This record gives sequence, C-alpha cells and structure tokens, in this order.
Amino acid sequence: MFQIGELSAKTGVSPKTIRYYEQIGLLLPAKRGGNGYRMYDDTDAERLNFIRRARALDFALDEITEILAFRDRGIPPCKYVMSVIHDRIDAIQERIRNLEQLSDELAALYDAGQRLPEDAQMRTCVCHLIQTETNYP
Amino acid sequence: MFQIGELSAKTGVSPKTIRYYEQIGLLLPAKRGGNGYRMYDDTDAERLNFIRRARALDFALDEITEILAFRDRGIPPCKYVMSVIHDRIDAIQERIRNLEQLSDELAALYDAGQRLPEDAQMRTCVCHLIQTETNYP
DNA sequence: TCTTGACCTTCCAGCTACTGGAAGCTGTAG
DNA sequence: CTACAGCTTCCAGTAGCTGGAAGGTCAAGA
Repeated sequence: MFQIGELSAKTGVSPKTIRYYEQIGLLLPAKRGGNGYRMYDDTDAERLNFIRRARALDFALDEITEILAFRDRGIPPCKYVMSVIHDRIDAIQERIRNLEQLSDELAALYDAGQRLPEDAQMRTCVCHLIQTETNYP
Repeated sequence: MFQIGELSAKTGVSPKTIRYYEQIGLLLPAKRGGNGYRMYDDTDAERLNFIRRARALDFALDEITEILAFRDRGIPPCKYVMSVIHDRIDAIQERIRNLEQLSDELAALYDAGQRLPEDAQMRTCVCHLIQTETNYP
C-alpha cells in the first residue's frame, strides 16, 4: 500500500489529476489510511495505467469510463472498443487533413510576408493577407 | 444596418458566438436599435470576417485581440503577426506528428482486433491490447 | 384583434480535462 | 522545536463556446 505521490510516480499521472479522476468517478474512491491519506495498491496502479494509456490514445474520459465499466463487469467490450477505435481513427485522420491545410495556408501567408521588403512589411501588413477573402471550410 | 441574425448569416458566426465575442471584448459593444436589438453595419461584418478567418487559421482569441488592437491603432503588426504565424506553424506541425503517431498506434490496435476470429474477439478483448505496456510519450 | 412563430434580449450553467492556489493537517529529519 | 515535504479539501479558472430558461418585439395571417 502506498500514497498518492507514489501512485503518481508509478503512473506518471499527477496527484491532482488522480484526485480529479476519483471525483468524477473514473477511479473508485480510494481506501484511506488512519491519517486520512489515500492508500493505493498495484491494482489501482494497473487501472490508472490503463487509463493513462487509453488517454495517450486520445480516448475521451467518458469512453474510458464505459470501457472500464465493461471491464469491471468482466464483459470484454471488444465490439465497443473496436467501434470507438474506428471512430477515433477517422476523427484523427480528418483532424490531420484540416491541420495540413491550415499549415499550408499559414505557410503561404508567412512566405508572402517574408517576400516583402522590410519597409513594405511595415506598410502592407500581413493582416491584409488575412483579410483577403478565401474559403476556409 | 442589420440585426445579429443577418450578421451571422453574412459571416457564418453564430449569434451566440457574436454576443460572446462582444462580451469578452473581441468585438466592440454594438450599437442598439430603439428596441434594444444589436445593430451592425458592413464594417462590423468585415471585422467579424477578419476574426473568423483568423480563427480558421487557428489563431487564439487573445492573439486576434492583440492583432486587432494594433489594427485599430493603425499600426501594421507585421512582425508580431509573422512571429505568431511562425509559432503556429511549428505548433501545428508538431500536433500533426503526434496525431499521425497516435493514428498509427490506433490502427495497429484495430488491425490486431480485426485479425482475431469472432469468438476470440469475445475472449481476448482489445482492452488487453491497450493493457500491454508500451511507451506513449 | 388575436395569435402564432421567428426573432431578439439577458443571465446562468455546463462542456473537457485538468490546473492553481489557499488553508490546514501529518510525518519525518535535523 | 522547527522546517519542510506531502497530504487533505474546496474554490475558482482555463478556451471557446453552447444550451436553455424566461421574457420582449415584430410581422404575417385568421
């Protein structure tokens, strides 16, 4: 049994965040020592590591909550997890496409600004470039 | 002069958001008609379009506020905008790299789940795959 | 004239996933 | 005895909106 700081060290999740997870019900209320301190064991560390890895995979906390609920009841949530993974991949791909377009547009803007001579930069102003009407989705 | 709904239609920014922008000082307080309704003109539409395009370029609202403050004072904020653009491009590139890694990891997870036969899926559970220790940054 | 419905107003609350800070208790080392 | 790290709770804030309640305004139609 160890305290929240050690759990934090084992999992790389801050104590603040651990308490927050408990507060929102993602973690079950921790056992308390005689001094009122939260006490954890390896099971807790494993559960929190699961959460951390799922978070690193960009799962939302409520998705993780649902997955853990399945897991707690001993039901393998394969289909559910698979569909969540699928949705997430799609969402990430779209986000990447948007960001790439965005990056291109910003780079074009930046290049346009760079190509101006110093004094013209002061007059022409990149704001002007932003002001030109373009269709952003 | 037109109402908030028309400004919304002209710019593609929702009335809610327009009021919010006014509330946080991104838009100056609108003139009011005799009925208390906000009244706008083309200048307002242009300013809001500027904001919308800057937002589409992923500028933060406080960055836009600063840029507009320069613009309002007639000072072309070229250097400032250029540095903001530069920072933003960097940030976007890094975000894209992270998302691509994430996408790859999820795809691997998904493929692993797909390769299981139907009944094994029910037993082996993709959760197990998430549980395997890997180093996510 | 009355009613309907689409506008508009304000204010309050909530979303995600935390994070910061205050005020105070506990435990250990010097 | 005192310092200091670590723990507790609670309150509030972050970004950028969005939803909803409760109510005022206005034009068109029966």
